[in-house]
Amino acid sequence: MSPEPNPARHDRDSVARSALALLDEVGLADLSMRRIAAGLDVQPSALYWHFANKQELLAELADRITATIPSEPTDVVATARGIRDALFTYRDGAELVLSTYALQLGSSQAQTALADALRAQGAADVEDRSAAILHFVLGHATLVQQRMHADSHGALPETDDVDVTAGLDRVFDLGVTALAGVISAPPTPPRARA
Amino acid sequence: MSPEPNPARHDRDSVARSALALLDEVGLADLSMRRIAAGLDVQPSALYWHFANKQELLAELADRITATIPSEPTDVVATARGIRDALFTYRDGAELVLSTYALQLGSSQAQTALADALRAQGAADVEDRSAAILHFVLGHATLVQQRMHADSHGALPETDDVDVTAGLDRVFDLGVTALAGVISAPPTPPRARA
DNA sequence: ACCTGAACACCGTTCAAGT
DNA sequence: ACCTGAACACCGTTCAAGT
Repeated sequence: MSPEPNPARHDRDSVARSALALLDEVGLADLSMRRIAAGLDVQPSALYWHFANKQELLAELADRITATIPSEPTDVVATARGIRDALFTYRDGAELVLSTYALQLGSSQAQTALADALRAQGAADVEDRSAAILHFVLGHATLVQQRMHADSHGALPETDDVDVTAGLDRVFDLGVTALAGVISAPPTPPRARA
Repeated sequence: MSPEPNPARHDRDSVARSALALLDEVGLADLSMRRIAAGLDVQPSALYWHFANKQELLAELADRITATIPSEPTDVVATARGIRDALFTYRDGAELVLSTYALQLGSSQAQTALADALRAQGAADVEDRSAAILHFVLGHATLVQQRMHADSHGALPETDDVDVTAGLDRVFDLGVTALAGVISAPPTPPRARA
């Protein structure tokens, strides 16, 4: 009956995995070090053995989210969709990556994949164009994901729109194709989450 | 010598103005209700007479920032620059507007101004196009503003780039002109702040 | 109409000490 | 190598009570 001392020992990986799962449950605003620690049956101070501070933990989560971006060579639109869908994999994923990414923008894997696809189709201004597409995808995905979450909590003004998501998909495809300077491929519905 | 009871009385406007000035000083992350109250020589609980909660106060600040967007009819590029410069007027302005704006995206003044400019130049898909431009501007401005702030605190990896800001200006112009479907006007340097 | 005072349930982070 | 316990300096918010 006595509360046995917890023998669970963790490493950087198990902490990050648990934090990522918690992010998906509670969202970025409620992802506190104390909640993460509670999920691991550990005192909050234990986390500081594995990560120097919260910002470093969040950066690790952002890295794990962007690491799932496919890197096989395809066209620009498919690459952009892959980035967007990776951001959609976890709740508030876009916002997390956006707010963590400023420090390493040029060297990101996402931009490299976009640049490759642009070069393959013979586009001009590959560096600037890939940056612009990435900025658009991050802004768009952040707004869409916020709206999805607000929607699911009934906390937004009435809309007479038939299907908001379909409209946002059109905006995404139009944006990427315009920025890529190429004629659009047929759209594919994303697997999005609030 | 006795700490006299403060006769200062405030209203919604004075609270918002003081909070906006504080935002510019300390940034969004350090903009707490308690700090805002201290700036007004008032107890934190006093703020809840004027605003129901922090989110409502932040929404008011976002409204004030976007209210300075010029609405005189011009071309799309000039309109987009006007939006970006309004976001740059206060520290973390882009991030604040981005994180506050999801609830009212279609009805925003910014998108209306972009749609007007697009119609004036005879563009197709005006609704989708104006949304895409707005998403791009918000994503781009948020990333640029974060990078500016990180730069000024020396907290980012070494870069051999000659001038990062010039590159980002090129990205902005390329993005807006591509999304507008129009040939670029000569670029104008922005008045940006960290 | 607008504010104080006190309280409640939280935060991130540090650091000595334990095993 | 990894964790506890205790502390420090903070948060947003509520609510009775004051003027």
